[in-house]
Amino acid sequence: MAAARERRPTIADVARLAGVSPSAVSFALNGRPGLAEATKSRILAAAAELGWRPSRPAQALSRGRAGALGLVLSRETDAIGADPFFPAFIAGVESVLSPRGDSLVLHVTNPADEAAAYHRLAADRRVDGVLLTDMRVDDPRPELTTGLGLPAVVVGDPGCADGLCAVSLDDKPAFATAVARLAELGHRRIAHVAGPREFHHSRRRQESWEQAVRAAGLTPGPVLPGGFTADGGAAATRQLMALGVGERPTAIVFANDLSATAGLAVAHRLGLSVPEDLSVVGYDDTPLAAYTHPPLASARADALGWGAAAARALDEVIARGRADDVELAPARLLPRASMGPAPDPARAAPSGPGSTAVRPQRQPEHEQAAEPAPEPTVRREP
Amino acid sequence: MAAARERRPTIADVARLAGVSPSAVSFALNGRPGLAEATKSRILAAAAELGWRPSRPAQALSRGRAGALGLVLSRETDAIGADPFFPAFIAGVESVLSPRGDSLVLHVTNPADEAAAYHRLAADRRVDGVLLTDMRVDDPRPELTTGLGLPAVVVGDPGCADGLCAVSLDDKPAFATAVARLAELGHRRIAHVAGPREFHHSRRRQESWEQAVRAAGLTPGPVLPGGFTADGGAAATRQLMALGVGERPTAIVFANDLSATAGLAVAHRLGLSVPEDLSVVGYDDTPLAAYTHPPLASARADALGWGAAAARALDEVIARGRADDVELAPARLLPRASMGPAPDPARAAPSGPGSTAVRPQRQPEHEQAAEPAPEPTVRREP
DNA sequence: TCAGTTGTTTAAACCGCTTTAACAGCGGCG
DNA sequence: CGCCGCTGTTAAAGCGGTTTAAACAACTGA
Repeated sequence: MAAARERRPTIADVARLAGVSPSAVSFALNGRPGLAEATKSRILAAAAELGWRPSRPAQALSRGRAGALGLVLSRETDAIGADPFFPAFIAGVESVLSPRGDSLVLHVTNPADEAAAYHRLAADRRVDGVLLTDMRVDDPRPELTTGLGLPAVVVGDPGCADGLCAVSLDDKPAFATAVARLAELGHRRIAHVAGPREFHHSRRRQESWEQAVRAAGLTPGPVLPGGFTADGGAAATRQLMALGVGERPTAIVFANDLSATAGLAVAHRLGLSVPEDLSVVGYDDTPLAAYTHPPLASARADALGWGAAAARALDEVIARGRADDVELAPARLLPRASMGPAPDPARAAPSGPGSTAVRPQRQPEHEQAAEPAPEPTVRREP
Repeated sequence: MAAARERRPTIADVARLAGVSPSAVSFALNGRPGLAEATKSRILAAAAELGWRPSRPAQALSRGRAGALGLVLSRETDAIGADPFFPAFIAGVESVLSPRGDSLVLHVTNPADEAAAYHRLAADRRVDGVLLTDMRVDDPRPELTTGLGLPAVVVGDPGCADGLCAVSLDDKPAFATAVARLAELGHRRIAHVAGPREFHHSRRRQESWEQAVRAAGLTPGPVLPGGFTADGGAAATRQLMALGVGERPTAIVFANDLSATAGLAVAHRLGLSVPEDLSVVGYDDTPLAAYTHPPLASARADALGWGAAAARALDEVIARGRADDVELAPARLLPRASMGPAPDPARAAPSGPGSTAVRPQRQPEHEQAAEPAPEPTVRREP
């Protein structure tokens, strides 16, 4: 079975077949001018005949560029799985890399080894630059990569880019819309179940929620940590629902779908109906969001476009040393049936559990985004 | 700020600093014998002082090995996100690669470009071998990679390896356990919502289910396609629940959690209680499974270990030309509350929704999960 | 006829490492 | 003393491309 591992053709083989020198082959391949058209096509034909493609390691060595971008994921292993962001993001990166024949080098580490991973990537010359995702508050990586001379782009807002090029996507409008809508529906006590404190985007989402609540003339309800996890979301929900009737929120805005879905389940288990007794909003628009019970209102960000934009920006940083910040169209709220009118305070029984009646859903599904999407804009750096 | 992109140290710089020749540095680095202990440590000290690490492209070129493994994902973009398998699998691969300083090259393609991606990977010499996942029935890739002389390992059972080394993890026991348990609980009509027909593991899961049902002395209930998606799972569940009372299953074994969770939501929307009216089993143990309402019985496979085992096997194939098949510990069922005793046939409602028997399934529009629910017909007695 | 172009092609150096083969230095052996 | 076999070290030849500078034809115009 083991196919005789024949020697793969090299540039010399192609040159010989075409009756030219190796340099000519290189010129033809790279579209350099100064080669007769006839010669060029003869060379390309020879290359095709042999099925030759230049060896990437050899190219990388002589060009001094690896032809690859790096992505280091340092989440805890089990936290990666639940998030639909990365697969789509990576696909977006690929859509830029693939046509050029470049590739993506992925490293999964635990947080403790993160810095070492970047050091290695830089010293190795295995990649030409890296994408920094999951930015944390006071994230050391912008300084680290700058110090290492490793080109990098921040996938997140400029506030955490520390001078690096930032490719961002605003989640504020989605939270603003969600909260505004809830306020319209009569909710007066809107809680937030936040993501991990260390993530920049967790904080941003919390701020967005808070701002929106204040903008609606309300007092921000309680904020509980949900850690972006199902466990956290469930625990937070239980805590919130255990509050006295005067403090218990009638709506919860979760930092992501995973915690929101778990919250939904907890609500059911407590005998609460959503959205009759409690409105719930998530973030991420996981594939399941439209299929929870009831369908979970959530916000969708264009992860694919984000990946592509980040890859392009990194390209530019690598080539020109710097690139302008990019701001993508903001995430858009998908208002699904988990948002509904606030329960009538008069009817609100002080006891949550008890009314186990199954109420049919009447809420029609709106799939349109609540807001028209602005065009992506390129912001000049000051 | 753009750090002055100084020239990175090369092996020559280290050699100069240590007062030896470049070859000596290479020897020291690679632990070659025949170098005086004192010299060796002097060299390593010099290397550390300069922060030098060998250039991977240069190493790859001279060693003739890229020092990287490849993984090509050719799922449809949106189908990748929901699956917790890949992130964990990749982390497992990394756990083997990382200590050696090797890395994983990831390519995301659409199915149409899949073959081209492997061709490129092989001709490029960018990777030393590839991991084949998501095996399809009559998958062309084993033959393709063999023909290309590209070392490969199949992540899936030997039946689809076509002579290649297979690293498999049996899902049969999990299905067998689930079905046996359901039978014990009194279920007599157990349906299956299958994954895409083209995937080898979809078929295997279906076979496992069927075998188990027969082993319990029952007649396999209806099988519907669920496509591993929420849409598909929801549609299939609606169809099953619309069956006449004589045919309607009391338990559904889904091919994965995504479709199962959607099925759960549909059941609720139809006014059915789980597990009182219907038992549901998934597969994958997504992070949410324990937090659906009710918690979803599911099966957990060790994706991390699978990735590590696959990477090790591929290493061996690369080094020795072949490796023995590996069989990992089978997936285990996590019996959660979504499995319960079969409903008492005496109390079951006499007919399905409306009086129409099986309604041709309206193609579920992508987001239209919350289609107006038919009047609940099977209602739990108070 | 010859220097000066212009347009094509190639020799040769180089990228940074590995590896083979050769080379010093040295104590022991005959 | 000269030769041998060691040990420790290095020169030099790749690996497979890219790139610079020079060589070479074929044409100019003077």
